[in-house]
Amino acid sequence: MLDNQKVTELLRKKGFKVTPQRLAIYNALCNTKAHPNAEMIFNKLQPYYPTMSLATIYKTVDILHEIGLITILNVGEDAFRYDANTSSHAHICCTSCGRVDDIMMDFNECLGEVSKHSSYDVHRHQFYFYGTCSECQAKKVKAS
Amino acid sequence: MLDNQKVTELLRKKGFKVTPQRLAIYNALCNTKAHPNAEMIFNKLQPYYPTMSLATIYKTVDILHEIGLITILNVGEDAFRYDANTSSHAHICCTSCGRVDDIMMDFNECLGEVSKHSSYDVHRHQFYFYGTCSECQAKKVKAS
DNA sequence: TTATATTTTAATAACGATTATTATTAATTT
DNA sequence: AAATTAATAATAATCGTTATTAAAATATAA
Repeated sequence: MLDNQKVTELLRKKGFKVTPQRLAIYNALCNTKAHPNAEMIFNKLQPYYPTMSLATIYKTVDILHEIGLITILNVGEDAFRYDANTSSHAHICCTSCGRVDDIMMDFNECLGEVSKHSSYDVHRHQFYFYGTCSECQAKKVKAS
Repeated sequence: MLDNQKVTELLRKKGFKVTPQRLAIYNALCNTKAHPNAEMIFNKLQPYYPTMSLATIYKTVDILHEIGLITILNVGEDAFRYDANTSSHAHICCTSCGRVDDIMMDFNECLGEVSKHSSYDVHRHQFYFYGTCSECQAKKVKAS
């Protein structure tokens, strides 16, 4: 969640040029909790950058991921989702409506366990939970 | 990890027909720890079922998943992987060689935490770890 | 056991997310 | 401000997966 100035510095430091599109894509990710995929980002920016193509989205999220500004999520859909919140947290997906939410909780104990149970040098982790969100739970009660 | 007789029973009970292809695909998954994707399964069975097509693999793993015999993994590659071990366990992927291993450990504490931190009704979860496997660690030491 | 109804298979085409290509345009450097 | 270099946008290509359909195999019942 850096401001444009910091992002500009970081891009330059890593040898990438700074463009309005790149800042816009990063900002779009900062200003949502919906964990959008490429198409969602595209649709959101379309009114402001009508000439921008999906390929630019893909290339940009690639770069943002490479320089550690975003996380790539893989909840089991056909498309990837992107998250500007790179702090250690898990995600939970509603199997009914498809929304993806954050779970802010500490997984340090889990991580310690993993080191004990494997000979890997662990760099990164990704926790996904699947269930029914409260809204969809309410809908089901109403329907029955 | 059921034997063919049990699988046959289960398929029939769920309204699916039993075919040699289905049993072969399930057995192939039972007899490996490599968490293969569709193409790997296809290549493995090719010598024994030379006329079988990839579409059959996809349709079959879909059915096997539907009746709860296998788990679908999504480690961030372009293809899905499949696992006949449906017991609660995590997976760890080597970012260097791409192999995927099991981590047999208990995540019940984690799951309890999640219920506390979210209003979801949690059904299912999937934990992925990423790092360097011991073989690739050794290679790196040698190379340096 | 055999015929029949129904599903599955296999081959092919279609689909859709992502990536590659390339001419044009824009950002950086001097 | 010009030159250099990289990024954008448009398009086509790629590839995993899904849909379609005729032919083959399975299950059911006589």
